[in-house]
Amino acid sequence: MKISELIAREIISMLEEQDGIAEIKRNDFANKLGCVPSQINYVLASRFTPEQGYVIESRRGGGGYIKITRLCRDKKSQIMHIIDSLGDQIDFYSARSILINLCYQQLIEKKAASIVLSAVSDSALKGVDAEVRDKVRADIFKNALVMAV
Amino acid sequence: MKISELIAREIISMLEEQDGIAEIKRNDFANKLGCVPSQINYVLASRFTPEQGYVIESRRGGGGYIKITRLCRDKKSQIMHIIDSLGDQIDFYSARSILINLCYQQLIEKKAASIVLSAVSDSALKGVDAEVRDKVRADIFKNALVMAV
DNA sequence: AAAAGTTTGACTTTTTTTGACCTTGTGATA
DNA sequence: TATCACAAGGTCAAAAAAAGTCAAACTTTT
Repeated sequence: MKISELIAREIISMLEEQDGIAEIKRNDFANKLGCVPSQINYVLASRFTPEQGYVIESRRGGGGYIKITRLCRDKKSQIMHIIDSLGDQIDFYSARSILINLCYQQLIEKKAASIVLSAVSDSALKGVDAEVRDKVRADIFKNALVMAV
Repeated sequence: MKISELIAREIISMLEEQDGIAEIKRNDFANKLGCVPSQINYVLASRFTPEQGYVIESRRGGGGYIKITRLCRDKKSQIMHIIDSLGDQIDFYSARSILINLCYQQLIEKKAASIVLSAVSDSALKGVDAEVRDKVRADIFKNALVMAV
């Protein structure tokens, strides 16, 4: 098997294990897979491009790293899918965990998530009768989420 | 973990604990974190710059120190001022015009504004009794705005 | 055989770490 | 008061730690 193929597979399996984010130390990784470090760059440049749905970030120097992130395009439709799957009421903690997940999957930004979160917090909804609070929260949540993508 | 990263975190946690002011003795601090003293200067120079909103003061000699102060970002304080000036209820159109203004002054981003706007829209608040709707809207608005900076 | 894709390694650039030497306060002492 | 020692912190450049670039040499495909 081609070494470049092996590198690519290894990265992909890391991405799968870690929700679309893989971070490597170039030299160590090259060493582990038995290739020269620059080969990692070749593989990233040829198979992990933005067109193919990946983003690469890196830093040099002490403590340096290469981080590969897989983005799912069609974010909007994924969000819509989540919104559709929501019931007509939701409690704060569920809303929060959905947002955390969306951030983690990089479907929305942290800042957007925190705006939405604070909009559906109990302190924002303190004026709403307890019996309907989770219903109102669901409405706000869905409305805000659509804009948050 | 990189030692420089550790130093930065330690400083930040001190700032958090002490309302934006951290004072250290360079040698002791370096010693505690296991690095050479000049590394502290490196970290301060590279990550606690005035552009990032920090001020560094220091003195040499006996009883010397380094004091790191985080300036409160004026964006944040301007927004806080606006929030403070708000009453306990607000209608949709007033909220919208405030958001438009904030965008105009570049105090918040368009996207953040649109998330907040949709969270306080009538369609998000359709489940709230009409008599308290503007009150609830004000609560949500204030909460969300804080995060929108 | 030409074109396309891989592999390698020498050289570059960036970031962090370390250490030798410099400057400035403080306090004691002649 | 002038001076000296010591206690801090400051500076700067060299060394080290990573990652990036690029072109030459190979391999595979067409």
